Amino acid sequence: MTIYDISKKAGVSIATVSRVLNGSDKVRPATKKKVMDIIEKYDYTPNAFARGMGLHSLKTIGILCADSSDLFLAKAVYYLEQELQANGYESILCCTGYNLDIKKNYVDLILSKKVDGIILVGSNFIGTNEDENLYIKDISSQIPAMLLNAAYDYPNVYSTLCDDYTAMYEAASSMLKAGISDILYLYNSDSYSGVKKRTGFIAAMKDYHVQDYEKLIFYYDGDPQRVKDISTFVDSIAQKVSFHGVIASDDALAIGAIKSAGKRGIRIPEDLSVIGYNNSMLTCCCTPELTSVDNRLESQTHQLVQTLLGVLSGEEMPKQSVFSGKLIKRGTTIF
Amino acid sequence: MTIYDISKKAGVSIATVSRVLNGSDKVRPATKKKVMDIIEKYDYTPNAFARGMGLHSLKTIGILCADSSDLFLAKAVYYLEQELQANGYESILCCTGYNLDIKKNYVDLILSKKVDGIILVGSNFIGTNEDENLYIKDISSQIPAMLLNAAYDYPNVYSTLCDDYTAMYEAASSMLKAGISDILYLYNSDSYSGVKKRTGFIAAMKDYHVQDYEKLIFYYDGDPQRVKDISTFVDSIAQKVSFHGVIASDDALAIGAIKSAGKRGIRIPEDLSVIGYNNSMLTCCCTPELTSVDNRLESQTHQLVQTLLGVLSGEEMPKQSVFSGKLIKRGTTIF
DNA sequence: TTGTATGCGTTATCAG
DNA sequence: CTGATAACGCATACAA
Repeated sequence: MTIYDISKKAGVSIATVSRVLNGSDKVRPATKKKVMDIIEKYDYTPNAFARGMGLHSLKTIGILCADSSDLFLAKAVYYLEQELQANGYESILCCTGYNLDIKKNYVDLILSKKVDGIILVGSNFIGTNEDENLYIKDISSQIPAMLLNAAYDYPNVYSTLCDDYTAMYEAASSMLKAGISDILYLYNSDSYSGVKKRTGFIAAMKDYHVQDYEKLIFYYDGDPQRVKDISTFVDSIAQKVSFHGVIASDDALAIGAIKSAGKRGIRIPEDLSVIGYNNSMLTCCCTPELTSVDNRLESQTHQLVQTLLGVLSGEEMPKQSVFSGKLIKRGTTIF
Repeated sequence: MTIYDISKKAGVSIATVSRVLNGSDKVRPATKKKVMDIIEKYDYTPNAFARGMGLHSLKTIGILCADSSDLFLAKAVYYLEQELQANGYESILCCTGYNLDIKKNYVDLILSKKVDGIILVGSNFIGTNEDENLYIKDISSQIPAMLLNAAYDYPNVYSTLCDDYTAMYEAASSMLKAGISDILYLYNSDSYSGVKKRTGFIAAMKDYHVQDYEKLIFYYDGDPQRVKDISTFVDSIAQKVSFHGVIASDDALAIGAIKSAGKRGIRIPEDLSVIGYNNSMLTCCCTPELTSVDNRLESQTHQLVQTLLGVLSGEEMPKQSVFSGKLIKRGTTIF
């Protein structure tokens, strides 16, 4: 079934069918109905390729993320897809892995699909040194590039993020105020937000004049989903240093610390306070339940899509939207 | 940059450029190099729409799932996307939600994008009564329909699944053999696999001549990710009936039961044994760690994609691939 | 091995 | 308001 078949059966020209299809108002109601009936009858849908060719767009957005099975990224992808869907856009998903070198290949690939915009989900798409981020310019020279949980200042690049620095500063402050200053800081990424979080933590430690806090900052290099490995990692740390608080850049890391403490007979929160990050469903799976920073993911994704839609329709939109994090207090903290 | 521009600059015809682009061997190496150089130089990529129009395909697969933020579905989507990517296919993701009525709309939408195949992720796409599944036939009349974790016998429909019936039968049997017969069965879906699991559980109860086992089968109607709500739900069950075992159709449900037991001062595994399903990362987040059935998701997704690729290249492929589940024993069981 | 000509199914620009 | 007709960019059968 093509537009020609429909036009023939309806006794009109293809131009008229096209107008009906695209909801043009310059078509007589009677003609419109006649065409619609035929379309319905034969269950006709326009060919997407041909349409894309004419319109230079197929209303699709490319979503890139490192690992769509990561709890945080999965939620982000879900929210984004839902909201795009609701606004008539399809989503092409592309999982790049954490290897940053090959990001560019994926970007080229997805650009060749003529998507209308690209969303980079997760701050690992923005590195600390500038030449890592050149590929962003490739994107933005063609279509809008949207960053979720990261920021990058460049034309046609829009950022939506949580103020991780302040959120982490406040998390650390609340622990320090409660009299805990030997705090183990666990992180697993030097991404944009990873750095912000760590910087926020360090700022608090400095402001409270904590000595030698650097010796309690540890980088976990393994699979972020393997709580068992994380727990073993914390075991080994605990053999070398002592601490009465744990702040982690991710809930899974925090839970690894909780598990480790459990093995070593350390009571939580009496002997050890723990704060995670992301406020994921994991926070309610452990015992006691995990205090965690909520980074307003749903608000972020909503804002991001609205900004993207605005940009695509030619409106002037904010280059950067920042949300505040919020510490959700649960059982792993006494304060 | 179009194929015309390239052909002009290379001093050949567009047909030759097209041949180089598509790796035809009927082109002289020298000519090929000449064209390639121009292509590289101008960073030319063929227009996806025009190409799709000629080929009637854009090497894209539609992935439909209820909720890509669900742990199980997220992992499935991730594995699928990775393997498709590795084989030169893009993935269009579409989250339908659990409302089955609107599935058809999503299917039509994704079909109109002229994908080469559709993967339905999760057994909730197959209902128990036949007329729920009619839309599958719409798909398979056009392109191959692949089911993950479900089965449906129809031409051009291929199923990959775990033998949930047997896996659940064996999980229940192992608990019964350990002398526990008052087993609470928690489930939250009447999907294809949901029914299989429950049937397997019931079969075991019958084989072991357990009385009144039906009174301990409970359906949880809430958000499957809200462990807190699940826990409250189990609290209310515990007020009405008593049980010394819990088997759940999903890890989150099992963890809700663990949390509930904790609140009520019940020791695990001494007073209560718990078995979950999916062997997700949640199993290592709770205390004690959760015994769970592994349904070989990675093997399933691999098999599914290989089958799909085979079908797309015209090979004869198995209509159904079944994997065995395996009980992974951890701290919530004594057997 | 290479080039020419045509088709693919739309959208959009003109006339009428 | 409606109808021809020209793009759109590529693949491919057919010729050379």
